[in-house]
Amino acid sequence: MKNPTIVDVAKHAGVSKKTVSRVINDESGVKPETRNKVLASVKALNFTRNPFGLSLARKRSFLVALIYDNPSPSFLVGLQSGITTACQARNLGLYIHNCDYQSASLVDDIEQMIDRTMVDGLILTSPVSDQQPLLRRLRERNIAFVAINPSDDSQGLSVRVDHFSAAKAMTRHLLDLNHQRIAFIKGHPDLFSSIRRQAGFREAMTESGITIDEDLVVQGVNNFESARIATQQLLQLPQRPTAIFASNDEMAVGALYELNKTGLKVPEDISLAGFDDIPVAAHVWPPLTTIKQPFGEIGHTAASMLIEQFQHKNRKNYHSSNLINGQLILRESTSRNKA
Amino acid sequence: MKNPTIVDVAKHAGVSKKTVSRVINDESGVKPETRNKVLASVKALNFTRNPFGLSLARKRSFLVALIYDNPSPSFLVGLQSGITTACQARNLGLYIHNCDYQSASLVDDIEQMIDRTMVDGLILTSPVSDQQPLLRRLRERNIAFVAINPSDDSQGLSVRVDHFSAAKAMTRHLLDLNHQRIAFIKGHPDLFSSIRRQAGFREAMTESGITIDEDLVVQGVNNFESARIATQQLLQLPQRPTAIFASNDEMAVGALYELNKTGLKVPEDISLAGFDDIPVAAHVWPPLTTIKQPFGEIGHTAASMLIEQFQHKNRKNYHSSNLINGQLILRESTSRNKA
DNA sequence: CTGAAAGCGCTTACAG
DNA sequence: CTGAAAGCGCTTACAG
Repeated sequence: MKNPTIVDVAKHAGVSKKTVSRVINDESGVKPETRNKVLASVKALNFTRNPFGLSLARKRSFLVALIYDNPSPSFLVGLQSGITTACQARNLGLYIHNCDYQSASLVDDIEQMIDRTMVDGLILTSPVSDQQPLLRRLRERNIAFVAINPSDDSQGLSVRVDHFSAAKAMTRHLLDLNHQRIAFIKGHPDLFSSIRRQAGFREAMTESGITIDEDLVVQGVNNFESARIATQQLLQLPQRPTAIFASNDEMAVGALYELNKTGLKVPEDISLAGFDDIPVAAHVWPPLTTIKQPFGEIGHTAASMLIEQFQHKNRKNYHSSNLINGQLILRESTSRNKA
Repeated sequence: MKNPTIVDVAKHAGVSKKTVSRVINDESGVKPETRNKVLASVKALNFTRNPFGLSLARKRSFLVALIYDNPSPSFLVGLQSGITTACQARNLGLYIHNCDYQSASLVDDIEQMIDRTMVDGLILTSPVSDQQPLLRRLRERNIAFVAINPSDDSQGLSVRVDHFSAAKAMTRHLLDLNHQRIAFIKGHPDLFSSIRRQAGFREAMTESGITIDEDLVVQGVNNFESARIATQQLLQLPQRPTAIFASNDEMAVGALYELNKTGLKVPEDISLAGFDDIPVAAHVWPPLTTIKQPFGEIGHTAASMLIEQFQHKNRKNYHSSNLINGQLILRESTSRNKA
């Protein structure tokens, strides 16, 4: 009843276990005849290679770890889906680890996880991907990793969305609709994406010759509640904005909620735009104009880069940065300003 | 530069490796003096136990696998969070596997995953937890698993939400608001939760002496789009319902969208209720009356039961079923029927 | 309370 | 093209 091992297969096929090893690893230089004999025995005994023996000998876990801290559900699920697709194609597994990026023991926490699993590589999401002490330590220990949306992509592997250009395109869209008093709800200050989106907004405004009214630029922290507060703040202004651009969809939904509550109509009274294209964006009323971030693609690209690196063992200062474009999605929450 | 092994620690401490093994495994019967010597060497060499050696000798991976097929993001993230909390407390890791529950090769797919990782146990989400050929095979191979929301909880480990009572409570809430023509949008027919929620709805209606108008019971498949279609269907009826109870929040949001589009006001023209309490439920306008499913608790309970079982090796026909209550959350999408 | 030997199931390095 | 030996880093079973 015990699982058959490579030795059982060897006996059954009348060869040495080294030959069995060669066959199951698809190494060249085995006589076709011998190979077939082994393959037949593998099938007959229903043999599957024990992963622990493999890992011990090869010093590899065949596992990729995804590290995150409290991301939005849609982002996480999209990411995981892209990653598992990339992993399953190469017979690698996905290990999940959530952490607290602000914790003083972040480095220890991650190192412990690594020591306990010996994962082949890490995928770090923002803002974990910005914790320099952690990145330093990983480089010291020569542990492969890819950073998603890091502030600094000058070293190692990274995948980023072009938040800047996308935010600029969205702002232009609002400008084209004759909006001038455009409010911007900023995202969480620790996120690279927040900084770049704001920069894109500012550049589009400036390029079109508008001096930004700083009262219209308010702080949020990427969640619903913060956007409600930010929106209340905007609505108390002596002169209301004609459009609001929120740094992510969850905040746009928060703004929409507050506008609804106040009795203002979107887009008739005020236009509203978000960023991310999470499912909700298309499900609220009116559906939101936003920027689509291809979460699945981000995950797939990150995983592929990472795997490419540790499979080929060329780790020495390998550097590669991948930029992915967001896409403007026009829905019904933005319209021409008639003022 | 190589990682120190148990042998290095043994040399450093002047003991045998077996003694080191005893100490790091917290076995009793080591002289305190010896123990301290070993502990000092562990610290001095910065030793961490290699997981592959451990796994090979113990024939355990110290990994729990979560198996799912396309769940709602909020559900998955909540579940993962509860599971990782339970796992991290016992130094276990979480492995992620998504699958296609309708695939003909589901059993092979899962078995391959098991053979490749030798996970200690599986957490199966609905409707994977209802695939009898898979469950049979897992029992045959004596692989520990816990089923979340299975239709049949007569064997093995399971965690279920009391969908029936919760749906009944929601229906009563609508009845108490003087609604009689209550529509029900059914969930995906393959899900146990859908069946039980519908049954709860029916029982509450019947108990209050109402004969259900079957035109008001329409099919959905748990997603936004299906609920839009179902709602259109309801609105074309000669006599409109005064309230709609959707089997989950995503469908309630779909209904809300369609009502908005038609120009009907919630709850003034029609009341609306959902089920799940995903974040969106509180973020749409008006915020939805719904049933809160404690996703984190479900994950935590499932993981704890599973771990309890395989840690104690008392696998023989162990049976335990855990029922978790949903909670009625009253928000602004339901109000008294004035007709 | 401690240790020497054998074993877990693979691969690596070498020999022929 | 194939195999015997040693090794990966632990634990189990046994002896003292």
